[in-house]
Amino acid sequence: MTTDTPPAVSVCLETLKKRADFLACARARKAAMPAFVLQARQREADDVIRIGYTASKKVGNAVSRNRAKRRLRALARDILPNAGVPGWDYVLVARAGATVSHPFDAMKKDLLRALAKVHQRGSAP
RNA sequence: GCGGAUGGCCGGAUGGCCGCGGAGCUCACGCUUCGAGGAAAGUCCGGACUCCACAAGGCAACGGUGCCGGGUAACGCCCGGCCGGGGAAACCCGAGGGAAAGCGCCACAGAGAUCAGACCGCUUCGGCCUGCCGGAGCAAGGGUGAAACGGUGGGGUAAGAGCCCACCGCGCCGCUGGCAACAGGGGUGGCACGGCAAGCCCCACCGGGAGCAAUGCCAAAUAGGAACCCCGCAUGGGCCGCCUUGGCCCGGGGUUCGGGUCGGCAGCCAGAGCGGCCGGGUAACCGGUCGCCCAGAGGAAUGGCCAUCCACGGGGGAAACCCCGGGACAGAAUCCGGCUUACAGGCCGUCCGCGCAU
Repeated sequence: MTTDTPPAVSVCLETLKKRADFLACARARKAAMPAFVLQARQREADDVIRIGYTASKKVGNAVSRNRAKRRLRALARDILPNAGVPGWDYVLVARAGATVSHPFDAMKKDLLRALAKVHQRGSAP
């Protein structure tokens, strides 16, 4: 079909689906912010950024959990294509209360800081 | 207008920018369109649909249902009625078959709790100076209790008692109305049959099991299986009694096949569908006709930000208005019919009582 030229998309976001991927991220680097926790792991040297979302029962009922995941998804869509590093897996973990109610602009800034923190530590193994 | 009863409905609105999932169109960029609920919830009933089991059916066991009639695919649901209870009324509440088939239980209190019974009493006779003691009769009154072998009134009597009578209640037998549950009324019996079946049980009716992670199809890598072909050149073992030749099995290589895991597709959304109108029915509901397409994901879309308005709360102001806060319960997962539970605020109707006016 359209195999003639690869599209000009530099990075594409993919969703984490396997439990093992989530566990691997949880064992790697973390950066805690008021409204979420960022977990990150270097996977391979390709140009794919993968992202997963976690909202446990501590966050609240199904409505709260869904809303938390949606806000995290919107956040990732805004920030990660530019600020994320290809070849890495990220997991955003929702926190009870704050993920749903924290101002969105503040969460954006927090995510940028969290990414910087994770990659700074990662650059000096 | 006030107070009460009851039946429905809504569940923030509109727009902009950036996104997400499905479908359609397109070579493609992309465009169009649709995209949570009344409970999507609890998973408590009833089905559809799959697979498994099974002649039909009967019996037993287990579970469920339980006034009558109707509705429905079906129901433990809904509608209408009956009976009992509550309320001044509108209306509300009720697991509401059978206790003369049988077993069991009825605590405490009380003399006595189902073979009724005699504590205080009442009447009378005898002893006897009254008190008191003993005998006989009685069960009306008191007391206990959730319940005391009918209730009220009268007659009767030594005192009493369905002992007798009237009415009520109860049992039995006709009659009338009703499809029926049942109601009304008549005759008769002569008080005899207490409650619990939500303790067991009896009777009638219903029920095979598991569930969409059901089930069906396609189908990698790796390992293992089967069939066929080739090799037996190098090395080894077994068999055709032994040796040569040859053959077979183990062995090595290849092809094909079937099972099967990851994965993919189907099941998976046009249906016991929704809305309008007409007709039948008190109603639940049914029939006809016209119109509509109304989520289908699969680690799971329905989101982020902004503006204006609408409820609501707080503050300021004489007011118009301004500022700040702020949106009930809750998120589809095979699909329907119900039930139950949660729910800020608001809207519309019907009925009852009181007040005012006529």
